[in-house]
Amino acid sequence: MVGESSRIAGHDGLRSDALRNRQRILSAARAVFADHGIDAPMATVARRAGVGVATLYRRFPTRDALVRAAFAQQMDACAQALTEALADPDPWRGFERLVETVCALQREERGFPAAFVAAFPHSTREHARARERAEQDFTALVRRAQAAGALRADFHPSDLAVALLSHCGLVTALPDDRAASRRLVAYLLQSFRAEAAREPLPPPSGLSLRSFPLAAYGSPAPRPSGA
Amino acid sequence: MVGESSRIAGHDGLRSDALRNRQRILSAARAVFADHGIDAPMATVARRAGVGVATLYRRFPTRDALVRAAFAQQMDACAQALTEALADPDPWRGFERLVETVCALQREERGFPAAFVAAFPHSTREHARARERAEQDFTALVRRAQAAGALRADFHPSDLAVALLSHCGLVTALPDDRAASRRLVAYLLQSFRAEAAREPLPPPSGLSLRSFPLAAYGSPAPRPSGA
DNA sequence: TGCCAAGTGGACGAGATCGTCCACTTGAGT
DNA sequence: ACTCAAGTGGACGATCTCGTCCACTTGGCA
Repeated sequence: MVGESSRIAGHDGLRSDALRNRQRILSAARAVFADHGIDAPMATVARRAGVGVATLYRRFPTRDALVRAAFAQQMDACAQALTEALADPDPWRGFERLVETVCALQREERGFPAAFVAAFPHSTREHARARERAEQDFTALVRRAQAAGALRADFHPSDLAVALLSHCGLVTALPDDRAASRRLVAYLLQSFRAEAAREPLPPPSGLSLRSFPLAAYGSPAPRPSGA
Repeated sequence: MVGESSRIAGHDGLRSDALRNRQRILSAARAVFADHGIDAPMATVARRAGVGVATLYRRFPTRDALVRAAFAQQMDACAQALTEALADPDPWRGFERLVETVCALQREERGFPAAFVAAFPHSTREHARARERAEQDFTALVRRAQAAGALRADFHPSDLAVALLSHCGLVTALPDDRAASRRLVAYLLQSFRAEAAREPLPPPSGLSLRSFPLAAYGSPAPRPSGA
């Protein structure tokens, strides 16, 4: 009852100065992760944010929590891209745009690819549900594009994971080479078209999209602690 | 004059017991790098090889030297694949086999992809020459396949780097998923075929193959120290 | 067999990173 | 203005990794 007013005002139950620090930390984390990789010392992030390490650890108890929060925006954008893809009246264009949008996100935010491939073992219950929904939606997108005769019939939903992970690897190895990234996306999309199916493919990967961070789909920004 | 006989017998000027240890270290390194990544502590490699750290450091003064030596076989196999590709009477089959062979190497030896993408800043003069030759040979392979009408005309030699790096990223993220790797290779190769060229591609990457570890091409196995 | 250069292993000091603890400061409600 | 729970910073001990040093062992030639 006491102090509830401030609780709903901010982002969480945080005091205004704490909330400000939280933002500075996230911004610093993105910068540091981009420059020195996702394994950069926590103290570096704290220094860059102009806060003490204690503040950093209080807000984000583990590195995973920090990484997740730092790139929550990008994750959400991926999720939104999927929604928009399904909404597109042209099945192929929807499919194509999904791949292009997610790859563009990976290409433009330097630290994001590492966060994208990182396995998040301690995912929330909400994340599990979100993943399932993402998987279903993507499968629907695939079926629709195949029914329209645009996407090759032997395309398997797990091929999305193959495409996104390989693209992730490319932009991780060459963070500055946008041309390479665009080139790969173009090759992959052309080979996904129905007309490109001249030869049979080897069997698809058993990889479930569920194990995938496309994940954050529709989920709220993760809580600072506990998550 | 003295002791020269033993010098030519072994691998380097090493005593027989030292040579044996060298092999055990390399074997241990491959195992450890496969299990714990290429950044695993040097002491772990030493323990697994059953030698002291001093022995490890004496033989391989830097981590780079160890990594390089541990995967020299794979590097050489890549180089040999290029030679064989050029020797193949069927230009397309030569091209296809090169990509498939290199990707298979990345897929089968778990630590190799990390070594493959790792930049080797202190490369030898021989390596520089070897790279140049690899670049020329590969360009020749591309031109030949294009002249035969099998490889699409807008394929750029740097696209090989794009393909290999993205595949590297995929197998790094999913070391156990051979199906995914094969699937990507199949998609890429199909999209490289001349018949797949229905839409123009974005401009190629400026990436030179020279900056690439395909590199080891024709070079002798790197010396334990000095290199 | 004896010699000794080559080889060996493990202890060790330096340096980095982690995550906690605690005395101090501050925002915001009254 | 006063109060105090919420928030803060940086010191600190624990842990890890690195690469060197040195006293001891051993392979191979004479």
